This record gives sequence, structure tokens and C-alpha cells, in this order.
Amino acid sequence: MKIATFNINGVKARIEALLSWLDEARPDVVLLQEIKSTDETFPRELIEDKGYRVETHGQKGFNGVAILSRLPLEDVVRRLPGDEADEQSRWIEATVIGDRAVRVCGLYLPNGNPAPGPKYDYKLAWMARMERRVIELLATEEPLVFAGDYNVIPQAEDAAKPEAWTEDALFRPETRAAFRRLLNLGLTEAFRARVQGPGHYSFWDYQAQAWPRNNGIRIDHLLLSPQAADLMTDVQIDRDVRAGEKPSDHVPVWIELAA
DNA sequence: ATGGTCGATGGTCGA
Repeated sequence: MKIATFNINGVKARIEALLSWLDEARPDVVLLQEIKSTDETFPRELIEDKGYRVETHGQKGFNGVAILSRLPLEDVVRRLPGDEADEQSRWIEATVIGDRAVRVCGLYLPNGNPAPGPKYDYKLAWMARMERRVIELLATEEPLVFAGDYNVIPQAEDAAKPEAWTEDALFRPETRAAFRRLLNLGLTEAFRARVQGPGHYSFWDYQAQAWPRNNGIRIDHLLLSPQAADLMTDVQIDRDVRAGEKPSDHVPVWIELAA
């Protein structure tokens, strides 16, 4: 079971790039972020024509997440529990029925800039809510995959120029500590379980020629429960997608599970 | 040091 996360940065503007990547990468499951689309305006038919089920949790203008799956989906949950007043569409869950049942959670964690400030407070509160949901799901002892745009640079080696990020919401100590708390619950960060060292990025800004200069950061992650980590056979960043026609500023990251 | 690029929107804002 190949499971990918991809911040698409506007699914309507990116539909051709998305369809091409689906043909090339042939993922079984895709967790999309920043669809910037409502459920009604999501271009679902073009994706369904390729054999994918489509579950969306959209919002007008900003945010929005979705799950695409070639395998059956059950028990879709569309919001992160813990704050009924939160109107932002940043979380979607479903159980994928493959050889094994795998619970996938697609997340678009708040950016949090400028920090400090109310947006940063929202980010940290959202991470605390996510921690509570992870604890709930870990109790099921099922294979779990938490994949998405975390807006977290976990370590200095995950940025080409870490010194430029010291005051940023993506790299501040409180952000990284909250991310470590997730790992300390017993989750495995898929990429770092397999690949060590600097120079691996998943996002390059559109500005200041960040891509040709390889001025990137690694902020798109897949966190695995112990039962999912035991099934992982591969993990990759589809870096070449950033060089394509009209690309997102993020690229897909994926895992293969023996499930 | 400064300014730079996108997408959705239609009013600038979020990243």
C-alpha cells in the first residue's frame, strides 16, 4: 500500500500536475493539503476517472484537505476533535481497507506566523489537540499514519539555511518541542527512520529563486504508529515534481507499507 | 539589504 502526502497549493490550479503525478507515481492513497476549494468545486470527476475514491473536507479560499484512494475507505472523520469553534478545514481521517486495515489521518498544521502572536498561539493549541487525538487512536493498536504538511522543521539539518528560520513559527523551540512530544508518544517519523543527514527537502519557496538555489526545508512528514512502522518497506521524497510545469511549492512524500 | 511569487479572490490575505 503506497501512501503519499502532497500539499497541492490549490487543486484547481494544479489539476493537470496532480493527474500527471498520479499516473507516474500510482499511489494507492493520497492525503492532499491546501486544496483551496470547497467540497462542491473540487474537481472530483477527473480524479475518479483514474479509479480513485475522493473524500474532501474543503473550505472557501484557504486550507482544505482531502483523501484520494484506489482502495475502499471506511469511517471518514472530517475535523480534528477538541474545539467545536474551530472553523478551519485542516484534518481528515479514514480507514483504508487493503490486505490490512490502515487508519490514515491527513493534516494541514497551521503555519503560525507571525510568532509570537495569536496565529502562533493557534498553532500550538492545534498541536496540543492533535496530540490528544493521537493518544486516542494509539489506544486502538491499529496501524496508523499521520501524514501532511506539519509546518514544522524538525531539526537544523532539515533546512538549507537554518539560521534564516530561528525566529520563524516553523522552527521555534516551542514548535519543535511539540513535534517531539508527538514522536515521544511512540510515533516513528518515516523519512528519518530510513534516511540520515542534511539536504532532503519537501518545500521550496516560489520567491528568491529558492528552487534553483536548492534553498529548501523539510516540513511534510509521515508519522507512523508502531504497528504501521513495522509494515514500512520504503519512503521517498518525489523531489523532481518541483521541476515540473506550474508546480506546487511542496512535493509529494510517500511510504510503502506491506499492507 | 532589499524585495521577491503564487492562488483564490474580486475586498487583499495567507503562505
